[in-house]
Amino acid sequence: MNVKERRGQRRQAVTIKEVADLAGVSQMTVSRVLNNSEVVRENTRKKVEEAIRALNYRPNLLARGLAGGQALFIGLVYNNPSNSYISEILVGALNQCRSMGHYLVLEDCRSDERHADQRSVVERIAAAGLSGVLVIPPLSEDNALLDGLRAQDIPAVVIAPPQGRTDFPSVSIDDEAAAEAMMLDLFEQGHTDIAFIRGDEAQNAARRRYRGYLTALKAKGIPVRQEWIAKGDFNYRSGMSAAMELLSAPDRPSVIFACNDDMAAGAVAAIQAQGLKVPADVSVVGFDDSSIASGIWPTLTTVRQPISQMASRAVELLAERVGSDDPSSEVVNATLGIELVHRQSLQCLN
Amino acid sequence: MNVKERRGQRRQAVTIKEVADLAGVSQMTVSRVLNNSEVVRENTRKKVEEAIRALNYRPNLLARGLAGGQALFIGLVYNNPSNSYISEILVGALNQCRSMGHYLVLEDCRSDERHADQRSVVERIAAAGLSGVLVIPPLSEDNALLDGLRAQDIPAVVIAPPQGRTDFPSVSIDDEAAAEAMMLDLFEQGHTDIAFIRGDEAQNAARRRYRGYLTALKAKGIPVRQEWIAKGDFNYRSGMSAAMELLSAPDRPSVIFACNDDMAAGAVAAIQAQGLKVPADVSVVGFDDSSIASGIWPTLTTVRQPISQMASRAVELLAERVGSDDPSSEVVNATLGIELVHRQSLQCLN
DNA sequence: GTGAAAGCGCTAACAG
DNA sequence: CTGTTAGCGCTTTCAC
Repeated sequence: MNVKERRGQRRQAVTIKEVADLAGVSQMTVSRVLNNSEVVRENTRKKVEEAIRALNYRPNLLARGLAGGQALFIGLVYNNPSNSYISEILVGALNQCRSMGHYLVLEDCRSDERHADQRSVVERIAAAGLSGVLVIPPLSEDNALLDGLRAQDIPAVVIAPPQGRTDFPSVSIDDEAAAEAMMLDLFEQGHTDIAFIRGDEAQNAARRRYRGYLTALKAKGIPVRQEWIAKGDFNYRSGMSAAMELLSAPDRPSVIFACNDDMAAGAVAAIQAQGLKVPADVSVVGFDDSSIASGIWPTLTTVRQPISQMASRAVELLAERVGSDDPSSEVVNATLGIELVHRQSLQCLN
Repeated sequence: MNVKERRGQRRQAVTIKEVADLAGVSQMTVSRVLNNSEVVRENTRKKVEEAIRALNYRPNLLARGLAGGQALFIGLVYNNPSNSYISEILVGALNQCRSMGHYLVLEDCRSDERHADQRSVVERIAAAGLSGVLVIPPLSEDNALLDGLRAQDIPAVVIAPPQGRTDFPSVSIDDEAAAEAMMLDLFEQGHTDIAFIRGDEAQNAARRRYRGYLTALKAKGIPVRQEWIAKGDFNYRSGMSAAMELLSAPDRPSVIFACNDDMAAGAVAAIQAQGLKVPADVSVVGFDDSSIASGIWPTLTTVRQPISQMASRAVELLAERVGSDDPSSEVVNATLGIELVHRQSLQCLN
């Protein structure tokens, strides 16, 4: 008889008691070892660990949560299950919840129910009896929602909060630094004629990425050319028209840096529609590493956010926040690092 | 004091006991009402339900799972967290798990660790002590993996299993019927000159969709034209080259039906690169409604699978399978219906 | 350092 | 139909 037959059906076969018996100690000692309590003697710990391994024991999360009374019910507030973001968020959050013994509860806030908007979202969250919530993009940009959560005193951690909003614990990347990092890489590949497609200016990320572009140019001493800066709204189509516009400038840039991957993909399509090659004639780089980045051809060089790490960290922060007796204790606004992903859409000029 | 302050910290405030006290019955009666036991008198049930509402009581899943001993640890075996599929799978599976009191455990099977292949996946699953697993695409096409699960007697439910594989309970859509449905819609929109881009022939779905295309043509009495059938491998790039090929035929089809959205998107790009308009000159339709379908411009008319419902059903089936004492009981192979999504890439000729 | 006892909130089994 | 009793597997509390 092996594990899979024992677990699941009715009772769990190997419990802390059996481990205790085999190791010749009490359940408590096993529990202490499991929880890395410092007080256990080295010798005892060894015996217990051996027994655990011998029995292939795995603690029962249900029991642990029940007894500890620490289990949190964490709501994940989202409004778009097809978001390229959300699956990685789920993976990160779910794994962290599992290891911390918490519950992840999904709160679907799609706004297709008319007028069931922010207010009712907050009400629903309050009524659901959740310990706290994770607010993820694009909902996290919604100041009204955040105000509602604050008013109701619902513990929340915000992933990618609106500009300057530091009243909630948050996890984000530094969009400006990330855009700069991409620019530095372009410089290194020998590019200096770099055009930029801006994103929806209502979004903080768009503004910061644009700022990073400008900062990098300035640092390198390259003058800003207005005809190489185009507006966009984060959509594929806007990327197409922006690229058309950029290509009609007297000088052609050697790279187009789009504020997100959708627009970058649109730019690629527009360039190809003009009979030009990517990256031979014009390189294109994006931002986000969303699924379209590796879906199109040529595949996009882009900036990747550590999304599941962000979610994982957010769960930690929420647990801290809920656990702390002092609700006014210091608010952590964490910033995680990004990664440049090199694919086919960027040509090295060196 | 409201709910959120009570829940989460240490003990849960409103328990079944308080409900019982308020309703003037025993805990058991409350429990019966909660579990929709038929034996409770209507009158009693009313009282209890009122108390539940008055106290805003919500059962503690941890306790329920522990006491019931029914809680399953369901592994979700995936190999690509960015898959357009997986977030909806997660949403469906997670919600179903929550309502049934099960645990969803993620099993990341990305194969970037060399040689940590099928074998070790099965081993890991066995070692993790899971009650059973959900196998989702594209892993679900992997017969070797499935054989491994079978050999180890690990209960599994397969979403979109390989052709003819009915030894595991499964949930799928009828790809052939779905392709036919799309064809019928094209006919209704006045199209008869329909080209097809085939998918990776190793995959069951690709073959069945192609079959649906042929079946529909035959039923309508339209001859099959080989020059309007192109090969593809499910990738964007293959869609581009397939479309090029199709466009070079002496007669231009009025629609290109691609076996998935990535190829359809590639086809759109190729058509546009030729200086033609979609859908004015050529319409394009896809299959899957993956994120690229609504991401590009024009947005793609396509076939949508009820992915989260499929996951939800899969969890149910797994619970049944694990719960049944007779492992050789009848295996359910469920087929769910699809939906046609009309967007911009298809022109109506009527 | 370690152990014994007492629950966490709920449900299974058996009474009544 | 409803209540009583006894745990589920673990951690907390408080002894030793």
